[in-house]
Amino acid sequence: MATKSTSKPRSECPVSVSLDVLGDRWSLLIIRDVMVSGYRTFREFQRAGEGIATNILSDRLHKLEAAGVLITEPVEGDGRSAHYRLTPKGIALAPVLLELLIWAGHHEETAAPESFISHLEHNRQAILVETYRRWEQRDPTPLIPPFVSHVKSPKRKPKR
Amino acid sequence: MATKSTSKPRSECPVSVSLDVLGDRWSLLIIRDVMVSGYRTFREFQRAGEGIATNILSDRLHKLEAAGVLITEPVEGDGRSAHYRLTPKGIALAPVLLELLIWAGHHEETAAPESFISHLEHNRQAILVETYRRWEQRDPTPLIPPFVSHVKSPKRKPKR
DNA sequence: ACAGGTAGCTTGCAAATTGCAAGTTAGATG
DNA sequence: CATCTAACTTGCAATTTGCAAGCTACCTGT
Repeated sequence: MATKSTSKPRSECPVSVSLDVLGDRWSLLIIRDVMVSGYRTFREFQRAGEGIATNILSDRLHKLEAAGVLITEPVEGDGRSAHYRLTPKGIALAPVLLELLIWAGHHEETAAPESFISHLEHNRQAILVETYRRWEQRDPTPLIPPFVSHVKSPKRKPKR
Repeated sequence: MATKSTSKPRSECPVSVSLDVLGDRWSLLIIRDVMVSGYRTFREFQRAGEGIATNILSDRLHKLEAAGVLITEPVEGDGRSAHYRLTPKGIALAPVLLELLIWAGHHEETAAPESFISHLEHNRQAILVETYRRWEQRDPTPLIPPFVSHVKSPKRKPKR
């Protein structure tokens, strides 16, 4: 069932290798959710994200786990659920995500106010340190307010 | 024919918006080629890359152009050819690419020697300044030796 | 000016991937 | 024990991809 990132790399260029793992529309969003928003469960990823289908979410979680970016930890007290957590390799993606955030903040129309982007830009190191601290201490407090003013609303069924 | 990045964004989160534009296996490789290796023409992207199909390359170039990351400039003296060049928005992706490079260099098996990755890591600012200078002055000298020890060899036909 | 070559695309089509809805399974909960 | 919930699978139609073949300007050599 695995498709991407399971097969051999296209080349050995670091950028290319990165994209073999992260080069799709969902993987980095999942990493953003777990890193920045403190999400840890399948449900949280599914609900609070941009509407990822469950099969794709399942597939990506497995691939990211296979890639060594995430690990699964059983939740004590509820055998159904599991918590996804970034590995050291995963948390090391923080600078990538931060630069992507800054780039889009400046060059695309987003929900992030310019002032906030500037703040990030001028405090890169502090933001990264705090991100790392939260990861280390398993502190799930959202680092950044979620900019999830969805364009495509969650489409909850009318409940009848 | 346009598919990705043409339609409306999934959400207004900056990361999500970035991925609407860059979230596939080819776009950032093209940007890497033009930014780091100094490639400018369709042929160069096609040959020196990881074996992108011409239809996909054509599609991505158009999309990146539509997204305001690249522009096309006619080549004087050869009406067939065109040069692709990064826009200011495009060159602003340099930090993202650099962080991706550093991440993969540390956490994935790549062709980049660890010593070189360390060098990049400790000289981020200088690298970015030089990248920007090359862009501004249209200096096509490769900034970084290409790590293109292809896994999948170029497959040139036997010429018969 | 005519016969190649070359750059940059399109087109056709099979194969892979995605998105959506509808299950399914193991473990809580009342 | 009936129901609920979390996390998946499965089926399937609709996209998207990869590959090989064109195709069309535009040079270039003679």
